[in-house]
Amino acid sequence: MSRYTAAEIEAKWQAAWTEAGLFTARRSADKPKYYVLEMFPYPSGRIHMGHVRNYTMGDVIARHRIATGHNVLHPMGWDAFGMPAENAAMASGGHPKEWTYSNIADMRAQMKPLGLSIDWSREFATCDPEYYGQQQALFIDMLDKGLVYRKNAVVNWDPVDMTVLANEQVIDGKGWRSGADVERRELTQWFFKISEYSDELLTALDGLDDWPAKVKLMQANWIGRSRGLQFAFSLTEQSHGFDRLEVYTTRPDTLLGASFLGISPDHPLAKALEADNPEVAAFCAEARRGGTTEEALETGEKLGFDTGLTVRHPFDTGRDLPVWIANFVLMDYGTGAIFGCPAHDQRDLDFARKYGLPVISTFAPVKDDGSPLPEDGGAAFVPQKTDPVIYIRGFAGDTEQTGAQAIDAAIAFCEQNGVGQGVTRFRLRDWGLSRQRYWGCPIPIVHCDDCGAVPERKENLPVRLPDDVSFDVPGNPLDRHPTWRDAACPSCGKPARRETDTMDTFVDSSWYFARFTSPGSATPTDAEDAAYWMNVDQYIGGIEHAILHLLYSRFFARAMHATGHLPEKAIEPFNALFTQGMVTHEIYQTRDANGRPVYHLPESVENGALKATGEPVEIIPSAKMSKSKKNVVDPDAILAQYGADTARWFVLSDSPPERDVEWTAAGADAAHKHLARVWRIASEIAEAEAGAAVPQDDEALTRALHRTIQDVTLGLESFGFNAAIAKLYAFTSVLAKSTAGVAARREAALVLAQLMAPMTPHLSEEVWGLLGGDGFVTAAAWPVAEPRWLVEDSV
RNA sequence: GCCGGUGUGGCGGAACGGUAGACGCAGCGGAUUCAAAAUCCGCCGAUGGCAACAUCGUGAGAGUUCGAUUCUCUCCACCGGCACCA
Repeated sequence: MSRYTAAEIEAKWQAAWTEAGLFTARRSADKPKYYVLEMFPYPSGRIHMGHVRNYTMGDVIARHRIATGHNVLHPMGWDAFGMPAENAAMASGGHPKEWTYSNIADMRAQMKPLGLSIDWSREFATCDPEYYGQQQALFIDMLDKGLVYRKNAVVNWDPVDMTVLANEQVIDGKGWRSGADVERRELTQWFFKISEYSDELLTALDGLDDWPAKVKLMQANWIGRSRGLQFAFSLTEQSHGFDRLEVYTTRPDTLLGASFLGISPDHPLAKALEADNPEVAAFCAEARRGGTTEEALETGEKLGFDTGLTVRHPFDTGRDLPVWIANFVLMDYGTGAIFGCPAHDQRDLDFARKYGLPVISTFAPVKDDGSPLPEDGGAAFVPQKTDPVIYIRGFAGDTEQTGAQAIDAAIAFCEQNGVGQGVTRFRLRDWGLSRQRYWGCPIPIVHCDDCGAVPERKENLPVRLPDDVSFDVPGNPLDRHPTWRDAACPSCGKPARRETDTMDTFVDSSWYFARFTSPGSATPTDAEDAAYWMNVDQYIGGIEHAILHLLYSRFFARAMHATGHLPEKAIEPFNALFTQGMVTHEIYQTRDANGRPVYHLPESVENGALKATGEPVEIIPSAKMSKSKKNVVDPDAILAQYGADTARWFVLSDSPPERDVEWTAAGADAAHKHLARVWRIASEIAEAEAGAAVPQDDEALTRALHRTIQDVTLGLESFGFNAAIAKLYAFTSVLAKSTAGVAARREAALVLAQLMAPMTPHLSEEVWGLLGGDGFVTAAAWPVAEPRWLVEDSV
């Protein structure tokens, strides 16, 4: 009896599958189609165990669907534009294109030995001109449909390097290279009008039955529909042509508690004041310091400047409210102006205390007859919309009502009295797609002095990136290129200038799933292919994409339908979504002479000490694998040591797929031992003499077998991979100990190979062949549990 | 700061309103072996007890329920996202 040698088996079966064309997807009327997609990787250069886990899960689904008679599409590509390629070029002088394509080649070579059921004939990278040219065509179609426009937006500006920084490049409010204080600066940028679909993107979440509830909730909160009151405060004295300030509030029930007005430093009135008042200008400059992230704005120190202007309260006519410029008021949301109600909003209360503004309560808690005013240093009283409260200063009498009722009453009262109107607003902002970088899809626009911003003619697409660029100075090389900007105006033919901004890489990943249905098509999609293959039946990826990538893709699917590139059924492109956890590993650390941590790779550590020197290491609990902490295992090394089946089996077996899994050498050893055991059991059965005179108990084995078919099938269909594998462990033990006849054990081992095949396809093919199974196990029909064997005969 | 999630033996986890700890790892004991590797069998939450068994036990605290790991609330810790990382 030979031993289980993964390396030989795996190479053999991978070649056999490829030769048989088992995974090449073609349209077919014979079988139901099934489209499985894992979020495509960024070509960083090496695959990591997280990729292995992600693609293994997709592969299990794909192979199970093949076995249940589906026509499966399971493609792979590369999300290939982005900053790391430019950073590499800056650091080591190469070219982003060469860096990227070389990484793709390396990663493809690492992925193929995993034995994934991928249709490699559909592979593409988003930096292929054939892909981004179609993306430019899509952009132009969306522009025609009014889904693209230009407006000003703020970016992180590094005043020393004179360049725009990504949020990632702003460390503690300073530029990552220059160390200079970052400023917020306005630029004219292109936007997708995703807000046009706010309501629909929100409402349609209800129909996504096979999406995780948490993802739908996060998206709903992100879109953030709110009902509120928009109205104007009149300025007591006109200033710079302003006689009123428009305000939006979601809590009009607290209007009688208003004690000040806050406007954004980017509000037109603030800008007008800034122009002729150096003090205001100094304040606004201070307020514009720091990065643009919501986190930086929310957690930064609240700063205010009293403009000296006042407004009249629309109802409480005895009071005028001061107008402050406040750095926490966002120009992007609402009207860029708010009224502050310190008694019932913590942020407003902090601000009021800092600047000595009045605190005016409008209601008291029902169950508390003490003072409704916050005590010195106490928190603001912020009732939930569902809490019953009594308003002592309200619009609907002083009876007990919930906040929600009071808000409705306040809007109605204000509308009746001609003060503003109830409006529905969304938190969702339009999607700014302009990036001042080289390694992205060029925005296909030409700027003409006479005609303005004109889209390039489609016959001139793709607008290709030039190869001759340098990265020796900060900023966008396209801006500095001697000739690339020169273009003829597509409208009037006069000399004009190309747009040098490129697209956000999120654009690239917002429609790749549609492109996979016809990757060679001369239009973004092919109507027949899109109609046949869409939607993605199962999408799998990290929870970190729960909001942006998935929301943008849902928007793009709608935009592609509006521009005739996708059928209506595809406006929700992902029927089912699964978000998987990370692969983690312990961190091994020693200290250098200065007490600074030094990290060590897992393979250099044995029994809690360095292999080389015997020095003991400090073990830090498991964390996401990262190169800087050196807590990484290289899939290449794992595959060389154990083979793909062991790696696949282990990443699925040890944790539920939605949770993090810790990679441990012991766990991988155990997985490998188990596969060797299955091999051994199958070999013994294959060599056993039929009809040997042993006591036979076929029924118990058959009963266990059908129970296992049932449990494993249900497990695979519900992402219960770890539980399904536990059942397979248990059944393997039953089979090993079984006293059933050879025929029954052979049958059971064949079915075991089938049940394991989605996880360990190579081993299963080998066992299948050994026991005389017909054809490929990969192509064999999935076993079905017979109900009569599932009935428990004892309780 | 805001939004979302997670927390069960020494470890990964199972059960998800009804015997907590399936399955795996580690550990312990045994078989096989000249010996070892490999393999096979058994034990394995804590405390007390020779044992039968008893008590406690699912991050902390409260609540709903005949019954809570599971549902609700508050808190703590950690993780993901916060619109230019991908």
